[in-house]
Amino acid sequence: MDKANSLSDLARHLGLSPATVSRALAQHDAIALKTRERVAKAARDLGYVPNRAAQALASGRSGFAGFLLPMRGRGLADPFLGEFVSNLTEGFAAKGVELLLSAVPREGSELRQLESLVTSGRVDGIVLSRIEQDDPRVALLRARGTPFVAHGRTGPEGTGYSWLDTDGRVAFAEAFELLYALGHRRFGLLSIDDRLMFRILREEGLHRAFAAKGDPALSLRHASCARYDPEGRARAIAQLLSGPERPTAVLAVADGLALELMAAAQAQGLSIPGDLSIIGFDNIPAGAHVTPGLTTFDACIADSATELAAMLLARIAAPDQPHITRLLTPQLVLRQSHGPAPQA
Amino acid sequence: MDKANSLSDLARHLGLSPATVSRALAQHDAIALKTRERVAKAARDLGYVPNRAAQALASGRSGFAGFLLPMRGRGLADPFLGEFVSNLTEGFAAKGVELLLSAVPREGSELRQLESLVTSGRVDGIVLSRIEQDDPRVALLRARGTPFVAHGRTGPEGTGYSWLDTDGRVAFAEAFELLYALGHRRFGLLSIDDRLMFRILREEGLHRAFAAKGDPALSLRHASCARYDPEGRARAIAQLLSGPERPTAVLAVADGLALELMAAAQAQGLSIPGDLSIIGFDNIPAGAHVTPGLTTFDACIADSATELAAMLLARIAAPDQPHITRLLTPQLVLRQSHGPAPQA
DNA sequence: AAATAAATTGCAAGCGCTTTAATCATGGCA
DNA sequence: TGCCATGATTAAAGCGCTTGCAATTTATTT
Repeated sequence: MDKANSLSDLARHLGLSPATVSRALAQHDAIALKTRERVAKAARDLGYVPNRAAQALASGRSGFAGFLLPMRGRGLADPFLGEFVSNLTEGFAAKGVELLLSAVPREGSELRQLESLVTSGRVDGIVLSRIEQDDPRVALLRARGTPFVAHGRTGPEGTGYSWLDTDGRVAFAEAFELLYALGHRRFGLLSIDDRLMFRILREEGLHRAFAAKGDPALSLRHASCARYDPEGRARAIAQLLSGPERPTAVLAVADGLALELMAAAQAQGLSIPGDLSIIGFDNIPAGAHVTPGLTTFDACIADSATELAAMLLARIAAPDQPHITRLLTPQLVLRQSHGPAPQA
Repeated sequence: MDKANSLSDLARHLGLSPATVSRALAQHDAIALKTRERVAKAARDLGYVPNRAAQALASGRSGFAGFLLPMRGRGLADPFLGEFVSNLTEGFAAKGVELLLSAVPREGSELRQLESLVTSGRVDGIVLSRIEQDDPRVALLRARGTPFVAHGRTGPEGTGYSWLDTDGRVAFAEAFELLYALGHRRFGLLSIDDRLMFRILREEGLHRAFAAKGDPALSLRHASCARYDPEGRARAIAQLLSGPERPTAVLAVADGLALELMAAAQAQGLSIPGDLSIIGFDNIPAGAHVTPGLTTFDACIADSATELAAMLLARIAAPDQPHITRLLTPQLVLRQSHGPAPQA
């Protein structure tokens, strides 16, 4: 059994023209079904695998979707990223598109790397995550007309591009209402210190719900830290837990922060949820395995990734269609880290 | 300022031929230095970025090195993988080669995926990790003549391909000697249950050192589990810790196992290292943060990745050079999880 | 049966780059 | 001045595939 290394090898073997074979393999319906099957079988038998570079050059499509993989902080070890990337991959694979993970070593080079990725034709489209307020990456891709979808928004509105987000505002408002109903009046907010839009929206949700109560007994202590700074995080947590007037309920904008807070609180002898209620966001696996289980919101990472892949494929196929935006409502995952406010 | 979207645009702008411009950009020394500089400047000014598909098709080089990203188990969340991939990326980036991370959804499809990756020309070479005994991926790539390097060996010898490994045999022998000298006689081995070569070699190191003593007082309890099976792991650990004759010192073939063992032992009231000494392997970050700190071996993941990248680049550039093999000796990281054997 | 429409397949150009072999300048030397 | 070595540049042929359009075959209609 000889091998077919190129389309024309295969075409010669079949007594067809390369054009027909190319169309047959692409399931063009101008080609008779019988022919398509014949070609598919021959391709399999002769171990023919199309040359992707040639396909890309001829068609103008690379068959890759790009994702910038942040290497700072916990890098790939981020449980969020792992699940996200897995599901993106599967979402694309169904359509024969592969995910090109482009590792971003230092944060500074990200924009240039993104530009090179698209202008060099290595990818047909981009999935952006961890969107910041007025994210320059969004601006760049919009200006270039490159198909892309964003996991998150650059602002509360977010028009002019396709995005999918989980509604952190309603989630944090819901969390506040729950804790308020349980008698809590001294609230804490544990957050990060950058332009990430998700934390801005979550904070906003809390602030609005808080303000809407108009309850003079309410107080809010806000502590935040830089994204990749363990010491800053420890300081913020210490500040949150200090003094007799410390909060009885804390919302953390991410589960990672919530878990650290929980550990620190327990280390200084506080009982959870007896002395302190904690609610996080994301529903990372570790939150289910600590004691008490972390009450949090499920960010539907897997579904989001699947959906984003489909959205990007749609944009690549039809770039002129109107933009799609999807706002998912995160579900509260009730576990044991929250409870009634302690008696004064 | 107009933009140059293709080589010939750029060439026309410069009054040069495409051939010259191509060579100039590639720093061919047949091109006068002055011309090279002139071309580089024009390319920068006109925002020219070469089309990678065209380069790949013409040169037969994709500019990508491939790495199969296992999505099973902890997937990307594996701390080992994260560091490994980061350093691979950087190692390649210096030479203008990018790392193509090809996500492997289910384990069964890995071989086919690997074959498609190389025959489709998407990658110029492959980095293989988690090598198993008689690994079929190694066989496949050798048969195809594709440049690749392996992180690990298919057997103690490992000839016919380039590999880099850390010497688990000497490490585990060293760990045994250390614990023996501390008075331990009842040993335990916590391992996994598959064909991964590294665990086979580490076990072998222990077994040999153990046998070499010829000490009738010595005993060894071996417990193992499947790779991605939390319950099996729990069972293996329970078995290791059961009964009055349980080991006083356990070697775990990976830090992850060691940490779980430590947690389980502490949960059942054992003091570490008072009642039980534990030594792991890999030196993952978490091992430094538990109490007591985990004594382990440093697997030099970062250095290995950097070195492997260089090795692969060398193979791609000169496939006919003799194979390189490197055996690193892991350094013992002394922390607090080991100590003298408890008094009978 | 002829004419027309529909279903298939093939021709040929070209995607943007690299590379071999050839051409063109330039200066050194007799 | 003429010839050759050396250095610098270019012409042209692909790399393996896709795709617009033309050509061919087959089915349908009158």
